[in-house]
Amino acid sequence: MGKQIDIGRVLANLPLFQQLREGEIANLAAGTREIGLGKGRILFQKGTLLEGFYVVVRGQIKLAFTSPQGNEKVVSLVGPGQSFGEAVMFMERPCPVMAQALEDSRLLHIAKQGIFAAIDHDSAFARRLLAGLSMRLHGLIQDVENYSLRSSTQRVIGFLLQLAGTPGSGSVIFELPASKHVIASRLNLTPETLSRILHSLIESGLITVHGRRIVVQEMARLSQFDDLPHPPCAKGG
Amino acid sequence: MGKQIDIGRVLANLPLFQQLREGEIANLAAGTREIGLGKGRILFQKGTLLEGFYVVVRGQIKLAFTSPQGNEKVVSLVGPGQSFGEAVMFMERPCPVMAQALEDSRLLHIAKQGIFAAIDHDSAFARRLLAGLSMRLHGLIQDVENYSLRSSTQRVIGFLLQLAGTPGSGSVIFELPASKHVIASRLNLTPETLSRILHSLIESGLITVHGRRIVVQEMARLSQFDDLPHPPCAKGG
DNA sequence: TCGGGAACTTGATGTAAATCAAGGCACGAT
DNA sequence: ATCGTGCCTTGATTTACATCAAGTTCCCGA
Repeated sequence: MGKQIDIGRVLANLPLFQQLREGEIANLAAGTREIGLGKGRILFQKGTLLEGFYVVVRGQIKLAFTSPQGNEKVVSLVGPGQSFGEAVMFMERPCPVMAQALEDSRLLHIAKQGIFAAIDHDSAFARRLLAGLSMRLHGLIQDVENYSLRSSTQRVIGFLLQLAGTPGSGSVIFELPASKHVIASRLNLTPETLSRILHSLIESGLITVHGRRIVVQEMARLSQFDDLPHPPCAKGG
Repeated sequence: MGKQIDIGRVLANLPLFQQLREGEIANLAAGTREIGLGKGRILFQKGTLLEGFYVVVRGQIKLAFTSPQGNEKVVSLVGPGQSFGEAVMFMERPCPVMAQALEDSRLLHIAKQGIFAAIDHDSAFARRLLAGLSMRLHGLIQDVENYSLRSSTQRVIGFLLQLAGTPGSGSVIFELPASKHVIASRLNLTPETLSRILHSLIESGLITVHGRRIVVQEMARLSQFDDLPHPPCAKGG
């Protein structure tokens, strides 16, 4: 079923390109190529120079780095409608991470030439790009905050609450966006630790788990869950 | 000696504003105010909405977040000529970190209005902003990489090598940009651990330390230093 | 229906770094 | 001199999480 994609239409529906004029969409589309990527295939390795950025149309892409010892750390999971690689494109430096398809995926590659032209013609577009990069930066800061001053349990809870979305209390059901192995890496945990934490949340009656399907019994209670046996006392700054 | 600052001149010398035309510099300067901040004073708390961004003229600013338990994590140390807060300004969301002066400091606050005007008039300026944010994003990714898959010793070595600058081998001398307490937090370590690591580097003859003054005896040897008693074996992905 | 393997769980053990607890040491005020 | 008061170091102990090592369960293909 190699359904042909209407590149212009897909581009026009991306939040980033919303208010762009037709001529500019066409211009972008001219520099855009479609990429199919089978599950497990690597799109680019760490160190690559990017001549544009990518939009996920279908499937899921994992961004990760690998340590000299061969361990792997997932930085980001990118799903349909989301994009990646903009920052690397603007920096004109080797990409700090690798990109790999977690499922059979379909991507668009948008050449930087068209993006720069759109920036020149439409300063509102430039602002949207700036806002987009800023949001991404904000997400990374949150990651740093999570890694450096939250416990593993708190990180898992935060992740679940984020997936659950609606901050209103009550019970919510949803699916993990990837295998537990990948989720664990994203949260800077080993699969074993993630398994144990989920187990303890289940035992506390806060959630139930069937495969990737999670039911949060009550958001409010989950967000207040505190694990620490010896709460360390605050120190004035 | 409250020497008055020529705001226009300072702005024109910032890398970010290099090729801006005089009229635009004047426009920016009109929306810019000067801020003096005594050592230890807090510029803004986490959660503040920023109506512009800041440039450090003199002194040093620490960006950090605090955990509910009162612990503090330094995200960034900002020195003369560097700026911060752009991303928060573009996002129009509460700032995720707090900002505090580590020394008596002098800052400029540049209103977003002027920045947006400059973006509208000069797409090259927009591109420079995009590149700047991209670089910052890159720095954060490096931080995440360091925190999540480097040991504490490797983080310290990486930090020292970065301060030492010139990748050419040989001996280099420099000063730590802040107290060891602050450096430790920036590297996600306790002061005790940093002290022990520096001690072990000294014992290995790789560096010498007198207060904040560091001498790296030989860059090459320091960068190769490996501490791990049981190097874990690689696992294929 | 069966078999094989990936994904996940569970338990025992190990360890890097944090925490707790005293000291040294410099430097400025009295 | 002397007394403090931060800043840093050093040592003993604890701990959260990783690692190692078996099991389960589930799923998919033959």
